[in-house]
Amino acid sequence: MLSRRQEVILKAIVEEFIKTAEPIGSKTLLEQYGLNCSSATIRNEMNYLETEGLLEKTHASSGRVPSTYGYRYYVEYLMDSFLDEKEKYQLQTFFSSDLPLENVIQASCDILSNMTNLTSLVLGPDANRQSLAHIKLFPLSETSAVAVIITDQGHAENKTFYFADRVSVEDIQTCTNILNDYLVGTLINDVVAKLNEIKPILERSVKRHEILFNAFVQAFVKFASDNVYFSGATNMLYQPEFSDIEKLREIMKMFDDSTLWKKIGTSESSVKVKSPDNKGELIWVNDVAIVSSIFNIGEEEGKLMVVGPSRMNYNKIVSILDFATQFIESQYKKKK
Amino acid sequence: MLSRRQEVILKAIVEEFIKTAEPIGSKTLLEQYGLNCSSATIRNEMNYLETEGLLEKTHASSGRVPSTYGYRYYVEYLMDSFLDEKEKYQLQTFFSSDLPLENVIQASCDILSNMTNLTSLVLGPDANRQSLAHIKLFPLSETSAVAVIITDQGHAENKTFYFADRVSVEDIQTCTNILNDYLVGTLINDVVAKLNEIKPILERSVKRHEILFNAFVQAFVKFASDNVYFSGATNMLYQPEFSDIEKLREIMKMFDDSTLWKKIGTSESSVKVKSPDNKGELIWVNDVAIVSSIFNIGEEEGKLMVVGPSRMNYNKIVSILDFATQFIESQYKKKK
DNA sequence: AATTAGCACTTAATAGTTGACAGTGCTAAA
DNA sequence: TTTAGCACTGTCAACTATTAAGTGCTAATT
Repeated sequence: MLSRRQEVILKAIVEEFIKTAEPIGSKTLLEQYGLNCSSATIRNEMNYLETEGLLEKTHASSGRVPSTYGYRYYVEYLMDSFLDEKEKYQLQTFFSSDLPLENVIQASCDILSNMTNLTSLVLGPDANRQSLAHIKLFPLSETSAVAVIITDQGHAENKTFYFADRVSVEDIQTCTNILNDYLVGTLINDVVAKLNEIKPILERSVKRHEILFNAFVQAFVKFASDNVYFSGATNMLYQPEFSDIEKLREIMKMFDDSTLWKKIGTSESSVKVKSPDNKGELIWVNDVAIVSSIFNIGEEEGKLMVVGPSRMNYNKIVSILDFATQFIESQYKKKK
Repeated sequence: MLSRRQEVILKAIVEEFIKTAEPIGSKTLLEQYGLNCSSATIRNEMNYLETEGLLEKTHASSGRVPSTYGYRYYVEYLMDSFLDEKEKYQLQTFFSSDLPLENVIQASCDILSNMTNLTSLVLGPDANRQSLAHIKLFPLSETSAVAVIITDQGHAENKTFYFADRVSVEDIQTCTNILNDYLVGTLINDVVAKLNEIKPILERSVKRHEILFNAFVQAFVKFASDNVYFSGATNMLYQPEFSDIEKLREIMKMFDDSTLWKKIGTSESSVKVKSPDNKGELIWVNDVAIVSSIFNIGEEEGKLMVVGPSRMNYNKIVSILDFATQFIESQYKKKK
């Protein structure tokens, strides 16, 4: 258990380090924060905090830096989680409510990375958990057609395809009917399998069945594909802790690997902590910290994340993230 | 006018520098390339090439590095523009022909950045030069609908929208009819203006006209939006000349500015040269070189570009780029 | 008993020094 | 015209002081 003064010192060190990215010494701490004791006392307390694993030294005679555990303690017990009025105002102007729903999520992600000067990303909503509501197919010319695939959640995906020779309007109509009869209500995940099942039926009734068939498979694969959106990756170039090019390469490799982000939060290998309001989650992996928050729209859920150096303004980021997820959810309810 | 030997030396320096990224001295040149003269002669020739502005020194007693003008001379007169068999084989396997047309261009871009280990990007085809062929609008639920917008080139864009209250199927049908009557054949560029013209007509016939109206405006804006696709931006992290973080920031800023890439090639401020086969174009801007090649599909044109350090393997890149543009064009013709 | 002043000690970062080395330009000889 | 030879130049890496920031400990103070 920490004493009041120890907590004040820890809080000051974390916040000062978040600002400056430099190790903090007893003297600067005394000057910046009006603690009514001497630097020697602070040194003693710092020493204690270090034995408790909350602080670290970069070398024997350097100032202190918060350890991951120190950040964790800070987030759990010490952080004030309120935005000041100026920041609240900024949030409200950024999140104006006339964004089209399809873009709300990506736009939120963009705003997030802009406001934090960090990288943010959004996972899902996972299209695989939706089911098929309609397939519409209509001729474009004598040798081409557009298919529009719509899910029960109202997402739409379209795909143009081209036939080597003419295709009749009736053929397309027959095909649409067959597909709708057999596939409506199927989970997107299972559509490709089911498509294979009804292949013989298509074969009987439709002339250019294999072209149509392949086009549909492709369209559904596109639907199910990655679903990870990044914003502000280059902000990492401006973080002093990532000024080493080797470190940057590592981080960009992380960004490139979309499977990594899907796994994050599911494995228990990393230090993890719930944010104070119990909505978000904080994870430290290698040298980055990830703040994440889940949003629900309809049956589906998605995850908004902010990635940055361990030294990041948790307070501010958790609040903004919270605002963003609430915004997404509210927009969804409104439009629905 | 350069002598034969001077050209051989220049060619050797450019190619050696492309390989090693190090300044080349007279001695290494003699060892690597079997020139039947002494290092002193080479030094004399190098000196001459420097006075002609084809070579540069990084400092008074360093080896030589090609200048921009040197690269230019190399590309214009000295470069052999053929790929070896291995590279040709690699190209053919990468560009397998069963890519769906919509993805052909982006996929080509990805392959390009993979093969070159550089950044590649594609501009256009410029949707604004297409005209509207159909608008299809169908109800999704009682309070939502999908609009599908199709151009004469067969591109499709879809947009879901939501009404605050119920909307009848007839209303949607009427709206579709009006829009088709007035807008079919209009250039995408002009659609928004024309949409404003027919606003009064919509107003008379359709109940929720302003929601429909806004949704369409948004859909068309999306159509006309950026249209720049990047691939392999992080490859820049592995170029030795960009190991300086300040340089990297500069380059990433360039990448972020999509308007810049649209302008490139149109301004005459930068050093520019046609590639030997007269298809592509080479531009040097700041510390990057840009190789670009235009492809035509139907009435439209697009531009494929590869971006890298000045020291890049022009020979290889020009050939690959050439292959890629031809591939895109052939795929288009085939599907059409 | 807790706090603090004072001091010896540690380490990183900076600047200067040195020698090796890679490369040039020039001169004089072939 | 070419080349051997040599003096000269700038970079790089290793080494050495020097300084500045910060600690831990001890003894004095409250």
